[in-house]
Amino acid sequence: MPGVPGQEELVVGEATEQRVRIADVAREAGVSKAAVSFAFNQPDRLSAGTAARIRDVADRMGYRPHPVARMLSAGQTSTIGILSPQALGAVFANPFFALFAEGVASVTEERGFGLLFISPFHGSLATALDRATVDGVVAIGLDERHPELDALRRGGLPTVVVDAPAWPGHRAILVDDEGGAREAASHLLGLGHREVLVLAVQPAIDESGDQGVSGRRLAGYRAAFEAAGLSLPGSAVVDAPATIEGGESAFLQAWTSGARPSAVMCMSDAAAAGVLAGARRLGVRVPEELSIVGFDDLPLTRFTDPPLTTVHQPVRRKGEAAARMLLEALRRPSGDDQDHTLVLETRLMVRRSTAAPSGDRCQEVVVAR
Amino acid sequence: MPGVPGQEELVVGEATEQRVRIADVAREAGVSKAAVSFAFNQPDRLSAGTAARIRDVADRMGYRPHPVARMLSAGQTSTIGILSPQALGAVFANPFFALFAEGVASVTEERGFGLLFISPFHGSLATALDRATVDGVVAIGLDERHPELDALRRGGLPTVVVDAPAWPGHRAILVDDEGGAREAASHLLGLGHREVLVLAVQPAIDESGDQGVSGRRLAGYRAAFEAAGLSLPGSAVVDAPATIEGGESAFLQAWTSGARPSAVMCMSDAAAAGVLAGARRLGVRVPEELSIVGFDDLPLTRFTDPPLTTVHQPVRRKGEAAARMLLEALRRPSGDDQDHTLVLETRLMVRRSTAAPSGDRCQEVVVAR
DNA sequence: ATCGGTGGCTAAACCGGTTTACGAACGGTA
DNA sequence: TACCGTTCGTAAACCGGTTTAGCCACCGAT
Repeated sequence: MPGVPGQEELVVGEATEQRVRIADVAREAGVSKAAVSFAFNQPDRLSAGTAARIRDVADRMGYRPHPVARMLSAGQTSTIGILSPQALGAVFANPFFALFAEGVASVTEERGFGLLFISPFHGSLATALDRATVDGVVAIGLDERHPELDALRRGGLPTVVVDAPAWPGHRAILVDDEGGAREAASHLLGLGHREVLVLAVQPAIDESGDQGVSGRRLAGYRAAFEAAGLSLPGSAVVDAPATIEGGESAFLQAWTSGARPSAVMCMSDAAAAGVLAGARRLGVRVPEELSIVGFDDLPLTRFTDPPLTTVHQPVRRKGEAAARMLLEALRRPSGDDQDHTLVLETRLMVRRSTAAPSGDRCQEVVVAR
Repeated sequence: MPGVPGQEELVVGEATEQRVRIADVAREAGVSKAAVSFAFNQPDRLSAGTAARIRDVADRMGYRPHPVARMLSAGQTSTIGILSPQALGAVFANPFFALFAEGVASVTEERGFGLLFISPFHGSLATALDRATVDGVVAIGLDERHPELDALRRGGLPTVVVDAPAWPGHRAILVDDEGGAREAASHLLGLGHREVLVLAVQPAIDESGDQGVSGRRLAGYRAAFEAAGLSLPGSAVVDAPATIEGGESAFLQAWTSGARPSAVMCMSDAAAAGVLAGARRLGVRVPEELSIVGFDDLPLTRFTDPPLTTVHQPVRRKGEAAARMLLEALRRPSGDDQDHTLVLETRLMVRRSTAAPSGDRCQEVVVAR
């Protein structure tokens, strides 16, 4: 009864239960391997009686087709990967990412695809990809100038890149970072703010034009200032990791260095929450003495005190769209030669962390400039 | 140069680039498939020159061993699964889960294992497991009475269960839910609270003794009350999803139904944050008019206003321990027959969401009882 | 009685690697 | 020169399924 005959006493105390293979079922049922396979996958090719009998035997023996073997002959894994250049620990700690993954997962799950997380293996994304059994990947957080980017492109795996321009022949999803940032800055300018601090997300790439999320958002802030006949000095831009702790410490450091902005524009909600915490610690009242604007509109913004004014981007929907795009690309591998790019909208959500600067401060600032 | 000869013109406009197989490399290099395999995996079995030449050819052709094929012959996938009975959307939305996954991921990543998320397929966990190419699974959130539990056990996949008793022959990780809950309740009782509201996590299983997280925590609350010569009426226990929204609405509903607890004990921090939000909306001051205790001690508790008093459990470490246990079980499949169970500690973190009830209220309550 | 068609099943090829068993060439020793 | 032990490489089996090509028996039609 238990396991494969002839192997039972191989090792005493060892798990006697070997995995039941298709050949075992075939032998037990007195048919060929093909018949067993047909019984499950193409019952029409067998007489009803035989099919039922085979299924019965298989059931009794506890047979389950080996998923890896099935993958190999099927030529596909029915699994997609989420590729991130960061370590997984950092990935899951990031609520933005969790929300994005939520979107991806809801689609893959519905279509019966597995979801595998891919992060650098021994520091190499290319190696990690080589080991990953996926039909395609959604790449997020991948900087345009990532050193292994070429290797990835050459890998030939169907890919949807998120928050970065499409590679030739691949697909991409972007949001209107610049427009959202412009709206945020305009909002503050309209309230009368002139002296602001910008908390950029970690790799604050300014140099090479459009490159990167940070660059696009900064361009948006700048555009609003220029439209108002003002300019945003480079000294007003500070880097901060997109975490609560990162935002708090960057803000505190700027403050202790003597900066006295009337408003802070953050490129992430997490950092904005950190600024909020820092302001509370300093006894600076929000929004009376300090206005704060975030970016992303994560669920947590509605539960900060005060609720955070922020630039909304459809993060979850971005994940869904990425997954759908990828599955679509898998269905018709040829695709057109033109690269498909989807740009989602952003919009400012005015809540209660922003207000007009207090009178004297406003005055002071105007004089200072 | 490009792809497999004889297939180039199969479909015009189709991707001409076929995947390079080991046989292609072998042919190109004028050696056998085995030699190519050796060149990568056991270079010692080849002369240095040959090995180098083969690697060179392979490199030039862009050869990458097919991971699925490798899995099949290796007999292992080097991937582990995180199994959850909930839909993935709900999973990632839960910060508790993200933290747990962070722990699991940090270990698997370090050991070079992939991480696959497994959730019900068409409603069936067993089916999802059958399709999952993993060497073992970490099961979390699995209720002892889950209908498919037997199927999972019978599946024969090495498993570590989290927050549930060990199955015979499997391993388990628990935390001292009851002790933590008892501490929380004692803390409130010591402050003078008598009229409390309990927000249980969704499946509030009370009936069958020890079963489930909810049951164990409730038992802890109860034990503290009994130790004080009091009792916790069933009417004081309400179900709430472990989300901010869930906590808020459950609290508001209880309040509008006339309940006037001086303290709320929540079985999750998310729910506690929701209660906090609800109290703010009602204009009830925390902790002066209402004390709140959470459970889990997620990072967010330090950034609520006021910071949340809560029962700490080492969630991240729980994930790490689960992963390590599983990898250990994979290394020595036989194991002892005794089931290994690891119980981690919990402890109360007193922050600022709890205080003695205001005098009159306290009076009123005492009279009321 | 012969032929053509079809239903039911099987043998063998295949997916793309890894690994085992073995053979040929080579160098050193008796 | 015959013998032996390495070194280097190959053919073939194997992992566990799916799928194609084809065999055989049985049926009705001519």
